Amino acid sequence: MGTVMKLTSLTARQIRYYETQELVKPQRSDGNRRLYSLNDVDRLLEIKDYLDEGLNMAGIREIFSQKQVESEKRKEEQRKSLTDDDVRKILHDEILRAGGLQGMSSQPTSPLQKPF
DNA sequence: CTTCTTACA
DNA sequence: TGTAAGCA
Repeated sequence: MGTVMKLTSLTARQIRYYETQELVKPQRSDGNRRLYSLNDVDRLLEIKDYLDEGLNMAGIREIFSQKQVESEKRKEEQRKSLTDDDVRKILHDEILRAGGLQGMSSQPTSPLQKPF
């Protein structure tokens, strides 16, 4: 806990208050003590920045919705990676085809070529 | 000694 | 938001 306070430069009161506002959800362990993960600390730092910018509970919900947007974008990126894989295979096939049709045999490289 | 909860200011 | 009391 003290570690989180130092890492975030927030008071225990603030950290607990943000927890009641559902901004962070640390897991509990022995004796009902808060166990903060890296993600929780990162979110607290983000909250602090928003607070310094003047935002209150408004910016708080902004972050909550922002995470939903990120998760939605992840799905789009997954679709993109699949199409990229297809494009990659197509280009690969085209390169093989071009090289095969043009049997590059004994043609000494021009003297102007530099090692690269 | 540190953290947690509740509650008052 | 700070702080005090009482418990773990």
